[in-house]
Amino acid sequence: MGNFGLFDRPYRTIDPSFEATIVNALADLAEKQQLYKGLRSTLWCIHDETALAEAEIEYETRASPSVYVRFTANEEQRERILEAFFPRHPERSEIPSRLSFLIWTTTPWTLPANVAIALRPDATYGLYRVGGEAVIVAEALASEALGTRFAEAQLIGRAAGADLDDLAVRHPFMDCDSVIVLADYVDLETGTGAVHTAPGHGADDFDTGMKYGLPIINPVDASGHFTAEAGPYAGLPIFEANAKIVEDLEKSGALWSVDSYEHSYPHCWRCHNPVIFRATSQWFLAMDQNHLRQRAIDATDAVEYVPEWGRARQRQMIETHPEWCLSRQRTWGTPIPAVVCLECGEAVLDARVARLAAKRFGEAGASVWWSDPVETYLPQGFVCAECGGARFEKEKNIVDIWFESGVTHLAVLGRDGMPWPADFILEGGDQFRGWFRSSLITGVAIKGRAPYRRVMKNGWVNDEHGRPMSKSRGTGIDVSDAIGRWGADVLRLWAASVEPIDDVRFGPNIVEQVGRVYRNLRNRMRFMISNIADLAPDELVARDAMEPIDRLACNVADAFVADVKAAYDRCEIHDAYLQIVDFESGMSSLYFDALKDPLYSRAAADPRRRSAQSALLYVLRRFLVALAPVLSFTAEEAWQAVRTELRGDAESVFDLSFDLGRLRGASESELRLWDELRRLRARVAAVPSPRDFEAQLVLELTPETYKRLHALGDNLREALVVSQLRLVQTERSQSESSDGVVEFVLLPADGEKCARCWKYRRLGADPAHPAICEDCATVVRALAQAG
RNA sequence: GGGCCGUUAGCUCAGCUGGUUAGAGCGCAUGCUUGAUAAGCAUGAGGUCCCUGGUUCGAUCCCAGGACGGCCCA
Repeated sequence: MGNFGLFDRPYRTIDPSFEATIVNALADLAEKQQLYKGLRSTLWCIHDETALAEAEIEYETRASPSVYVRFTANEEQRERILEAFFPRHPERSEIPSRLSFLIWTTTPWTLPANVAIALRPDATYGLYRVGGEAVIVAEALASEALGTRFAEAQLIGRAAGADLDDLAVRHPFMDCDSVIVLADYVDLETGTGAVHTAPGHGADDFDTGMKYGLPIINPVDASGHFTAEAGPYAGLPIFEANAKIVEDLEKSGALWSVDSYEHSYPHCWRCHNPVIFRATSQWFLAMDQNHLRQRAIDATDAVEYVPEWGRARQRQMIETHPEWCLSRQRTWGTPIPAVVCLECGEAVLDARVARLAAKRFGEAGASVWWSDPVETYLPQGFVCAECGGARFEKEKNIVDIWFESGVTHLAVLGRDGMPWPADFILEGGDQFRGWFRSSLITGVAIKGRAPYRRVMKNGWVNDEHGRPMSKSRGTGIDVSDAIGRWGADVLRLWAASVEPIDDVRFGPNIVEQVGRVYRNLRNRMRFMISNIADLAPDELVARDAMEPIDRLACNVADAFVADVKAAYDRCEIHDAYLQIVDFESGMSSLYFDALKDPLYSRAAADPRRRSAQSALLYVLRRFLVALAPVLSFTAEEAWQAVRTELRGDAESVFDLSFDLGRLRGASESELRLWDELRRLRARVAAVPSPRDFEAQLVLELTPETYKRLHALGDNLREALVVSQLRLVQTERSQSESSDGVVEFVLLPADGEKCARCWKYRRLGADPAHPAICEDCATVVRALAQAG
């Protein structure tokens, strides 16, 4: 594709030096008290006895029991509930004494871990009398939840979920209360609107548990058996316990109804067994310790975002970043060098231990962690801070891969002549949550600032219809195939021709369209290169000595390069592309056309011709400099086609600099003049007859315009491609939008068509050459003499 | 369902703080050129500026709602 890079020195997270960096970063964080061990809800496969990542889950249809269960209030709880429902009517004697919240679950085995019931704050809950008891469910779900008994149910009270916060009922079989809490995620699609909440067994439940400070009960071991904490069910495999629990609920009268339910349920992608949520002990990066979160948000101020709204997006991603769980239960990865005290069971992630590990990993690779004795990593006299114990075992966790990639800046920058922070980071928009974020957090936590100065987000490449590329639809195109088919530079040009910040479309028709633009650009380069083929360095005309239009072209090229450079600096590649296309079409239709006559008909060494050639060389250099970042191969090929003596020190096109300091640039009035000439040229060329050299042109101009155009001398006639040009000054006022041209007349040219230069002139001044004009005769005579 | 982004000629895209006959390149049609020639020059046809309301003397541009598409979440 034509990228510069240290391709023989890639960085890899499995290199020992990189592994050492990862572990050293952990040591840095440990020193800053930024790490702690805590509980977290993880997806767990009880068959493989391992935690799973979100990506390792496959959803399959599974039949589960669907049970509605009463959570009944005791006397005191009942009073408080009734107060909430009937704050102004203390008369409650008619309300049945048995009062329950009804919950729905498809995982009865999680009931031993229940500690709460979550309600939706903005939902309305109804208190129903059903037979001799009272039950509470969301009004919107009453029909579904009460089932066959809905017909006999009588609504006797209403309350908003928000008003029921902080109440409690009794657990149906464990000796504890289940408290009423509020959660926005409670939906009114299924169930009862009163959600059984077991923080040890669900992600939402866990978050609610953390929010309300609920106990996180996890009575299930790694192999899916209940622990002693589950009371009567201790030792039972959880899925087998479902039936027993339902049976017991029935016996105790807590069961409202039971059914079977088919639903999509997460399964382990490897063994295809159903997975569970299980609260496990993990290492965390504390997001608010040392105000890390706020410091990371503030650190975005020092970063430039392309597009600018990326900043807000990034800040939002930090604001909503949960505590960062750094540990994973795998063996393939970089170990977290934590040890566990054999006396008190305390897990310790100590910076001194981590430093020893980093040193060892850097020498021997991180896999030695699994085989080395624990003593290898214990500093002299290391004891447990909790109990003073001196015997330890290694923990067997690895570090989250997002942490590994998130410390890449520490592993590859700030060494070997590479700067830290990076100038630039470019990724797809999904990385605001990924690499942009992980790098920012580690950068701020460890080095106090963002590890990059500028972030650019690019869009996705879709097919020609704007849909994601898909193998099954056959719309996927492999990059290397595309390069083989259209060429790397056409692809590079395509990338500039679209707005790469947004999602873009890609396909044969679009690429071939760009291919035509590519050929245009290539032809223009070829024109310039071929027309300076006979130019020698000692014949170069200095800028100030050039003819007016040549000087003007150079200045316009300067302005062009400055604009393109500015666009590149802003990372606006597409803007650069637009300027390139505009510049080349202007150069071609105005300037190149104008130069044909002097280039082709003048004597080789004629000053007019050498001036034009010198300007062409200058414009070419400017053009190639601007083009090289996009059309890298073609620009280099073009530069190599320029004769060596003219290339000077710049062996490669990439040796040419933008050289902004030495640009002379064009003034506003010069740029206006250039545009004025383009428009005038188009007007003249649009007249069907007489046209080009068949014509002589009379321009009646306002004094200001006359002054401006007259200064161009014969260059103006060249630019308008006529045989004769007469400028007339007039005091008459001009009509609207005519650029100071009051009268515009094309007449048949004087004289006859010169066979050599095609201009209409007086012919035959030299009797030896009757068909050509005097200027041409002079050239021909000189050639004859030389020949 | 939430957050963010996008929707302007057949295609790829410009349109600065609201007032332009809404532009360019490519494609298409037509004319010219034949000394950039599988090239060059010129002209022309193509647009309900996603939809609906609102603010305004006036909206592609501002506001609200909606449709469609995308990313990240739930």
